[in-house]
Amino acid sequence: MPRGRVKKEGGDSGEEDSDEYRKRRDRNNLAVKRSRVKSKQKTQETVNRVNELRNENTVLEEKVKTLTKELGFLKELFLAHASNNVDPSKFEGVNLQKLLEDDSSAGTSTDNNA
Amino acid sequence: MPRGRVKKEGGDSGEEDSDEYRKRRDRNNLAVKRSRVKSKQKTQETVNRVNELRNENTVLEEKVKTLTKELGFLKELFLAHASNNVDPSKFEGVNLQKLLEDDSSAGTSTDNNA
DNA sequence: TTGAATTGCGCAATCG
DNA sequence: CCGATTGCGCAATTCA
Repeated sequence: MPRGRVKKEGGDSGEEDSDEYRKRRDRNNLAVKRSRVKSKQKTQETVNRVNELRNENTVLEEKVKTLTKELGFLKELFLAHASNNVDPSKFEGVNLQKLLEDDSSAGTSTDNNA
Repeated sequence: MPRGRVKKEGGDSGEEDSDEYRKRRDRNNLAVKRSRVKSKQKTQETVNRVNELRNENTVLEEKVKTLTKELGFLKELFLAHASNNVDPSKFEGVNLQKLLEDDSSAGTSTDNNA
């Protein structure tokens, strides 16, 4: 429906000339200002949020990188040293075979079924 | 400077009554519409970006959690099994002692502050 | 100087 | 009825 400039003057339900009218207009103008300030704040906060999240993301990626590196090292070390003995079974419910394969297990859930 | 309703009619530099005037107004109105559409799109994209980043973040955190768990397990296993021999020095430039302490090394680089 | 893009502002319709 | 939102046009200002 039309919201723009549509004077509906001349009929029967015209706004009072300038009694309550001005008062209402002024109040609305204030409301409009409040609303716009609020809107801009929200937009700005969203922009800030993006930056915060990008930083968190960077930190997390570094963390993953470091952990992956350490894990890779320990696995190598482990395999090299224990390639002779050590039970080829499980420990604490963790599948050792799987764990030592590579490091792709860091994705989503670990399928411990079957 | 006042930007609101300030008719500067009646003087000497009044806009032409409706020659180029209307044409210019119409052009500007179109420009205003373009500008506002563009603005809203950008805002929406920013909101979407926040959601994307939040998802990436969640994935990364799960990844860190998984890797930390695996790392902890391997360290325990390693310590338990190799507590008798194994050179206590280094491997490939990695400090074994440090690596086996706990898993706090995944934060921000190794801080050597006092 | 010129024209498009932005921006502050007020109006009116509509929403809650 | 009231305040909050929103589409829209105007004019000033900024950009290019």
